[in-house]
Amino acid sequence: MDKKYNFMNAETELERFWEEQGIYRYRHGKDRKVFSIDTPPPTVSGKLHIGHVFSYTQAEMIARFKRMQGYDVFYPFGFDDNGLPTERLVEKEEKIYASMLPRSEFRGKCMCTIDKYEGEFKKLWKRLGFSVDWDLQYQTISDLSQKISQKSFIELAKNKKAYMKESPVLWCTECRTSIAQAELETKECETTFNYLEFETSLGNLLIATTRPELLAGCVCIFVHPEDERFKAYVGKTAKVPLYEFGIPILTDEAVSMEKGTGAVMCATFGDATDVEWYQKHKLTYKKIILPNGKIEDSVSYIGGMTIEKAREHMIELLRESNLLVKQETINHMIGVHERCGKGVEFIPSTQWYIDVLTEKERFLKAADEINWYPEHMKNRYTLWVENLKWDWCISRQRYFGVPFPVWYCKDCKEPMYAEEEQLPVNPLEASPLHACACGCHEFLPEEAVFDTWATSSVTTLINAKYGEKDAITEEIFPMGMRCQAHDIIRTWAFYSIVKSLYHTGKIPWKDIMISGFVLAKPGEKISKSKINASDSPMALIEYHSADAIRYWAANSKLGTDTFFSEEEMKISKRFINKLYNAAKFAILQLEDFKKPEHYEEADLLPVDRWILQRVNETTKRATALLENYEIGQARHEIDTLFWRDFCDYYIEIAKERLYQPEKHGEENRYSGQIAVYYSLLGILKLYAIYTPYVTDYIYQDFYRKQEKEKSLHETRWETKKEERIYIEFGEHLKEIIAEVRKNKTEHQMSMKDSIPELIITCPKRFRELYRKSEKDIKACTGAENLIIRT
RNA sequence: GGGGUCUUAGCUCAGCUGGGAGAGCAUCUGCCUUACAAGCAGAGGGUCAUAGGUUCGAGCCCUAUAGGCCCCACCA
Repeated sequence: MDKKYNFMNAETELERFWEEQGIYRYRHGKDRKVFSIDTPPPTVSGKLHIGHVFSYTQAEMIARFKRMQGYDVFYPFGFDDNGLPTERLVEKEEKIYASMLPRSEFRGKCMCTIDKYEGEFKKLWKRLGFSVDWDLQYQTISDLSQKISQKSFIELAKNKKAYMKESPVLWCTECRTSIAQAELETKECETTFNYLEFETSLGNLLIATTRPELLAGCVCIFVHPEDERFKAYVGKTAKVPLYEFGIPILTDEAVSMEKGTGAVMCATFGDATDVEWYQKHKLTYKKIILPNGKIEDSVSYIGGMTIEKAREHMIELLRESNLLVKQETINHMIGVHERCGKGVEFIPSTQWYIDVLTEKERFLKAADEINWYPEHMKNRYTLWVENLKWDWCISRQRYFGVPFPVWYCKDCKEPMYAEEEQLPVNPLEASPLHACACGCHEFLPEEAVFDTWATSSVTTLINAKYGEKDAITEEIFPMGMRCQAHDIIRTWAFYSIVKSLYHTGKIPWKDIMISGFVLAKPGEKISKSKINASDSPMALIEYHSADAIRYWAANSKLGTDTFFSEEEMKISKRFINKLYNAAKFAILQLEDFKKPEHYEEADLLPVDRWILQRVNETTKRATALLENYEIGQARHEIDTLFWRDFCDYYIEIAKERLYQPEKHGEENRYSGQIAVYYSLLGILKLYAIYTPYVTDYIYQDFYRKQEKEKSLHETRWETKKEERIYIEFGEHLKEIIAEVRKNKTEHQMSMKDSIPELIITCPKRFRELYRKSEKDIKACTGAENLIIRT
């Protein structure tokens, strides 16, 4: 072995080697049980950052762990490359608006962009040593994904789980599309509370509003039915300031008597409460805000202005007309679109929905059937499901997405769904295969596309090639594990469960593993726009190695947010260096080593038995931890074994025996060789899931000649019968040695200095073991005389 | 306002089903020991947020309080 480990050469070579050899290929469960993983297809919406690396790496380690437990691991990778996030990326990069171009031209630009990004993504994942079977790669924009997604929609529509209705919908005026409740974020924002007087026959009624631009859209005023201050007003008419038209004064329990003045104006639509009132009280709709975020032209004073402009202008007008009684600055939380941060509006329109409200109980029950890691993450799901207010709106007035496979009859307006053999279909470019039931032959295509999540929520079905001739549903479904970060529980996890239940009646996966986030500072997410070249994951890999980043990613508790600092790479590098050096030592001692037929039966010295038993014990413990997805804890167990027991104690004890057979005897040297060979191999296997490169590099350099597997990553974790006596003996022996070392340090002696006499007092059961280890102990402590007492 | 989670050494954090308070970094001291000075051997350093409770025994379980963070609700 080289004196120093050159990670760059090793990592690039091994990456190629694994691919050539098809080490990670899925074998359709031919001779092993399948463990299938539902990996998040990253949204193609910008560059990947260390947070992605952190989360994906944790799941990758589980894939490796399961493989080394003997599973045939189905570990695919996908790209979520359709929909609004991608469109926004393209709009930003190309400095255009999708609406400025013909649909096909915009789609073309999108395809180019996703090619570029996906190439980079894939390069990064490969370089990180992801044990993905790239033959299983999928894209949510691919024909197969579109087909399955469209089929999903048609199935749901036919089962009345997907439906169309006209209703006020959450609308983003920036992205110019409807959105779903799950895409809302709250943002604190400063605004002014404007107190206006509405004229009534009983005198003026003071009303506070943050949205004076909606005065023209006022349809009524609400007061609380039990509010004594306003009882006399109920049923009267109030005159809207400036606009001078009359609106009724009504009562509703939802009015808070404390907020504002206790009387509230209801406009179509200022907020969710207005929508509820509109529906409950059958109010009329007055069109003020248009889908593009401007005020309807016919509205006096502010027609044609943007919402913000209109608000300012309105306040100005009210002030000039002396209608503005007072203003207060307040901070309040508003609902914004998560993709662009713009405040959402409610705009009546016809959209497609998936029914989620009527089956809440079922979704909650499904969550109980899934194992959540960490368990408390289930709360987020439960809370979300319990508080859902709206059905899932799945139609988006956008371009680069999966089209709705539906047309509408020109005569009777009934939807006509595409036939299965037509899928995937773009209704803008194709026609229905049959006439409408009403006899009409003319149709209008649906122009909307699906919400991205409508497609990514069926990744399990896409992976299984659901409904295709070569479907592998039986093999992989329900999947063994879903991994994702906690920010998309309410979207990806929830929608996936919904769709899985609707289509298969089953939960989509048995386990869900939820990773934390990498934060820039406490409470501050890493901003994609702030990433510079030296922070990019690829730059970090090139500087510190993929193994170093992986080792770091395995350091935290599952589900817990963490921070990244390059300082932490030092710890990783220290480890890699140590492992390499330990292996270098071991291999040097094993040059003439011949594997025994059955080392378990070999007559080994107690110390050798001890280290082998420690490897065995650690393998068992790490297995138990990893079965609960406790990657960090498992790593700490392994670290203790390797660094403390193997390096600091075992090697130090066995060193002389390996160096000097003339003193210790060839047989005893062989005993040590056996222990070194198998304990290091065991340790390499344990670390293989964390740092696949350096471990396989060592394996290739030495073990490959002796073992049948061509890569460490084809080997399995093995455990054998535990013999506690050796572990207990080892612990005792360590204490003895520590005592000697401490003594030497206190006397400022070198570790190799000899001491005249060492007296060991031990329980009777260790006596024989100590006696057999006399030479080892003398060698390691420098004791000239050894007395063993019980 | 509802829910969750965290608070442990100077820093970053680990502590499994309740029984010895730990790691790495930092600090200090010693050791060139034929794998590794990017190392080794040691030392110092903690009222385990606070206050109660359960228990023979609490960092861990229960209750309350304070602070941090997250999710949800709150847009008049």
